[in-house]
Amino acid sequence: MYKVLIVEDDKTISKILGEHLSSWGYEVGQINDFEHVLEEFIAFDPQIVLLDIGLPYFNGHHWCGEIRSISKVPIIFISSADDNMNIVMALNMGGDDFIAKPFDLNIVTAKVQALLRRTYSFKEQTNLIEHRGAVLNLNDATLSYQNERIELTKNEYRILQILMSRIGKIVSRDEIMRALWEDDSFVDDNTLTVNVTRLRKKLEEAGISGYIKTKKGIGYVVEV
Amino acid sequence: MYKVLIVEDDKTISKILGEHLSSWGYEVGQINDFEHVLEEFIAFDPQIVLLDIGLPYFNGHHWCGEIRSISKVPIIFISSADDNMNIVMALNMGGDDFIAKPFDLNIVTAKVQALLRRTYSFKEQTNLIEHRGAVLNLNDATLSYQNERIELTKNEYRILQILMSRIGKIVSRDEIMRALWEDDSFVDDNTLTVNVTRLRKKLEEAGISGYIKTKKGIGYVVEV
DNA sequence: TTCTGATTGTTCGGAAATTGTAAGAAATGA
DNA sequence: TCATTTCTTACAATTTCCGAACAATCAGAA
Repeated sequence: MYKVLIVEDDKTISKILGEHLSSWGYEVGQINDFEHVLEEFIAFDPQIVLLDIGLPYFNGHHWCGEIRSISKVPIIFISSADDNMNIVMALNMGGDDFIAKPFDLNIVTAKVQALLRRTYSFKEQTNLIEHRGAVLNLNDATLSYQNERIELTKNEYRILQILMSRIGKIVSRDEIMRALWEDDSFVDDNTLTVNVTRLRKKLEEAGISGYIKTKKGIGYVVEV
Repeated sequence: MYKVLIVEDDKTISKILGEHLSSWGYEVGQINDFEHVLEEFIAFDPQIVLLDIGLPYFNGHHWCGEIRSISKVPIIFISSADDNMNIVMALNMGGDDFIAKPFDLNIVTAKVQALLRRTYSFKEQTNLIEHRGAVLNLNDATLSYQNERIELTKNEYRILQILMSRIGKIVSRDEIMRALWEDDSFVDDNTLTVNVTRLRKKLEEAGISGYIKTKKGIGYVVEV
């Protein structure tokens, strides 16, 4: 369960916000002493902070700087002045997002969710297309099948990439040719055939048989 | 240098956005074929996506789903209808943020920056990148391996830094060249090769063999 | 400034992987 | 069956990358 710290001196707003986020399953913390926000932040140790800009003693920008000096916790600014200048400044100070008062509670929740997701659950950046046990790695242009790694050349990769990003849809030879040899319009029509043959051979050798189907007169397809 | 993919069919908006982000040092990609956005996404391999909701053929929500099925790349929705319902839906679909048209370019930049920071740089602030026993120290540009310190020159360091901060991901020679010789556009293509050779030699001498792999025609990669 | 060593860029020959071509064979469907 | 399309195979061309040697550049010391 994620902990949300609300740094807002208007009791009414703070209460409504807190109750709403609680009802969505978050553990909510509020600030009691606006002279010592940083200490309460450390004590509560939240996964995300909602930080009002207009506060007693010190403003939100100040506390953003303080928090950033010790933590990378996501911070969403809340402000009644939603002029562009203000937004840009908040973001440049290390804030992650900005919400203007009066706000829609659903938007607050959605923003909190989105930012938590981005910060904590989107850990690794793996770009993969999986289909029928074959996994195309878009990061390093390789194909994996049953713990076996198949190295692909540039053309092989591009052809497979097109077909696998449109599983079940027929892609015309023409379209693939345009994608591979866009400007160089003097390549033989058969060149594509040969490249497909080479790709198929690698797939067969790896144990993936009949993966790329020919639809005569229409194009190629990787069936669902 | 981060790559931003703009998925926007209004040429005027797309152009203005693109130019503005370029001037901020981002590499900008645009969509040509709105029927096959996913393929162009894969080909461009951006670090962040700006995705308009109203598009020909399929809407932005559709492509958000498609992209999310293969990637965790940060996505900022752009829409002309900025009703709350729309915002909540976009965020719940896996989007990270939402910008309403007409937008202030400074806000777009600030949001892009904030999201990139949240996604990529907060994770790299350790000042050390470790992989397969090799530790790259970002503070003093040295590499350590089994209690041995390997001194790197500026170019060697920058190449290794790019590759090690994207473990398992192919980086094109082009991209590395732009990172090293951005303005000085007259450096020979082979200069990179020679620099890689020199770096590899140092790695080999230190006992780290086969660290940087060549993917012919695509780029270099440090395998996972 | 001039010297010196380290670093970086260029040139050139060459190797190897990749890709394109050609020609005949096979498959497909009307 | 027959025309058309696609496949196969071997070979040639091209692309892409490598690395040695040399030249230029840069930075610090004398």
